[in-house]
Amino acid sequence: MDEQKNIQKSLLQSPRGTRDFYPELMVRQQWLFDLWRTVSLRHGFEEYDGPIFEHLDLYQIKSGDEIVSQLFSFADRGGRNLALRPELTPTLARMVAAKASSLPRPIKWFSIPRLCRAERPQRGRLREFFQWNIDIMGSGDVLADAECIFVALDFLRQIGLGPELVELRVNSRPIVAALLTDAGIGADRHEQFYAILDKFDKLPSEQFDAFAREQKVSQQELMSLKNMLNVPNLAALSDLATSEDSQRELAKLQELHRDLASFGVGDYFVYKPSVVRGLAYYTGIVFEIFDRSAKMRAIAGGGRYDNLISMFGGPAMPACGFGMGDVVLMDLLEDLGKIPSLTPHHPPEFFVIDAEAELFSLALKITGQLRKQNFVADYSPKRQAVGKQLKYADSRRALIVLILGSETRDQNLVTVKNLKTGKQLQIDLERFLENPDQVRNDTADES
RNA sequence: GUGAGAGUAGCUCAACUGGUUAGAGCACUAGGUUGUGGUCCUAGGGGUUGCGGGUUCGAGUCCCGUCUCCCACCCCA
Repeated sequence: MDEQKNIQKSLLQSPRGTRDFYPELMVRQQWLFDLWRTVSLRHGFEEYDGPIFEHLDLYQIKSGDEIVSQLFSFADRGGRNLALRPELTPTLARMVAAKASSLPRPIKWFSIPRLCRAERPQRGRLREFFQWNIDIMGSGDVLADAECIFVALDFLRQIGLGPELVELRVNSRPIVAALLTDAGIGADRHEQFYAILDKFDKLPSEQFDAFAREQKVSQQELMSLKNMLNVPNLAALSDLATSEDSQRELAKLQELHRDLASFGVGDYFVYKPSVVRGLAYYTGIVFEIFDRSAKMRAIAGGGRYDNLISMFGGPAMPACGFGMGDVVLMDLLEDLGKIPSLTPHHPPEFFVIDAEAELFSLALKITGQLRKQNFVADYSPKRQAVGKQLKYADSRRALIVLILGSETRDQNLVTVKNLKTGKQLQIDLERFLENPDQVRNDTADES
């Protein structure tokens, strides 16, 4: 008995790391999705989506076996190993690889997938979340990187996150590799050093040194590492990155900066040597978007991944893109008060009240006609006094109230009242239904 | 997976050092009335204090376990 009760009680809460989208939360979510979608479309991206689960193998190609412990996997009745998608990029790579030869290029696609990861939840990270994905495939130009980044920045600008609140941190994998090589660090150790670089901004100075020593970084290597980590901007980087390769890559970063400035979002740009991104598959420019004040995790991250499509069996195809999760973003917007107040239901434009219960069927008839004319129309579900029905209409934030009473029965007149202005008048029912919008103007003035 | 903190009504919180039947505001529901809303008044529903065990004459309060939340680490696609 008790056990059953406990089971029932635990069934009452959503599984760890998931959210219930009650109407109030759902409208916020929808508000965000609408913005993501609108911005994507006006930048020329097309929407796509794939299945919510994929073959488990798909995620091992790119990320290896470790990843399996961090995703939800299961076997179907035929013994096939499947997994809830923890990211969309493998699906995208698969879809593009399959149709690569027939798609006009550049391919500019976006999606807002629901993703699942079997991690322990913490601030800014849940086990089920949404992520806006923007990708351009089939172009190796820096302009493609700039286009992707511009979409993200344009979105941030639109929701009120200007360059004073948020910054774009940019770096280049090839430059980092060149600088490491210059410092006498072999290519076999670069992967390890990316992880060390990534720690630079996250740890206090002494702890960073200690961490580096743990990683068997020599004193001399640590010096070179800090030398490159303290480069403040692209101009200073030019003095350090002297090899032919790194000069060529540096030119790309400079071009990116110029392009973004041309687009009018250059103020977001910051060169940040510690940005390398976790994944091994990035091949060029990499970037992350952070809020300038608080210490939240990245709002968005991405970069160039020129080899990924071919890893999934497609042709060699350069590509770049980014992902922006809903969790960190909404946390930040909440903190900054940037989420507009939203109501789950549309406030009725017209609300029909019956002063006499016999007129209720007429109230339904009028409501029905208004709804069929595409107005948001409603009525009181209970037969109550006019005062109660008005109270209900008001709690629903109705704009115009129609009151049906004896004058309706005797003279076919309805009383129309604007709840915002309090102005009230009587009008012939048929005339009202011919042009319901007219009464909005007629009752608009204070009186 | 590792470590820290927290769990009292749907929400925000009370309940002196262990001591009668665990309270309040907000929210919700109903009423305050024979045709006019926002304010106001009244009433009601809603809790075996996350769960289980222990100590005690007595546990929301102390101890142990467990679950959940939350924060950090690992990782970050």
